[in-house]
Amino acid sequence: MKSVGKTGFLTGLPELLILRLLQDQEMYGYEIVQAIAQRSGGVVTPGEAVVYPLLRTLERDGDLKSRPEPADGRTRVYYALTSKGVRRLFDQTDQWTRVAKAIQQALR
Amino acid sequence: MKSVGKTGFLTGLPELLILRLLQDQEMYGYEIVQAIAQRSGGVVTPGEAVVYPLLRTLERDGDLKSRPEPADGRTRVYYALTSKGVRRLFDQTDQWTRVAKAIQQALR
DNA sequence: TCTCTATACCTTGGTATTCAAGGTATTATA
DNA sequence: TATAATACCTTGAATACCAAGGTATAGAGA
Repeated sequence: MKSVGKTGFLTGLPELLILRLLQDQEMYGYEIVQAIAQRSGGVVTPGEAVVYPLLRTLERDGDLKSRPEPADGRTRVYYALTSKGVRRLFDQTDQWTRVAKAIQQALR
Repeated sequence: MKSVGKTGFLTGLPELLILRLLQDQEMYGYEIVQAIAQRSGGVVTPGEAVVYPLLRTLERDGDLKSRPEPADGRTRVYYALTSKGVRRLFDQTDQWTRVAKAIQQALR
């Protein structure tokens, strides 16, 4: 009874979108939350309860690195892709493309 | 604290694929399991632990109706789409299309 | 002044979805 | 005789996700 526990075939979309956003520029969490909703046309809208923990997980895995920066008395935590993160982005993107093609095919 | 509990943006892919298969012809569970893997090019391969319960859920919801048929001493349970199920198929397909477009867009 | 909104971080509790790994029973194949 | 294929099924666990909260600062409006 090993049980690796994957939840879905294309879960991890929030992750993919985060990685993609960070490819263009470093961003802080709150900004990312807004940006995803906007960039996905409101179709995919992971909230803060999804994004904040995900960012920390990605950093723990070495895909992101963070840098706190004070702004207006608040503190922003900026995240940037590492080279590992870039690879992960490419992998995830490929994965997505494969799945999307397969489904497209299957639905015809 | 309502908590409706959706797991993903594109979970429910097995469901969509099942509905799509049944649009063409009625099928029994075991057959569906094989067919999905084949039809999706091996990318999406929900096992029996996913498909069997799903079929019963869909039937309970009125999207499918079932018909047992003895074959070779075994018993096959054939499933067919109801008109409600057809509508569900269309809805899910639209949903998928919207998500796929949005992600495509976001990844560019 | 007081309140409300926006920003920016965070957590808790709960649920649906999916998977690995089993189990039963029959028939066909080696 | 054993193994594989067919055909149904379940259990237990992991995970991803969401709703709904909470803290604290700054600015705008009443």
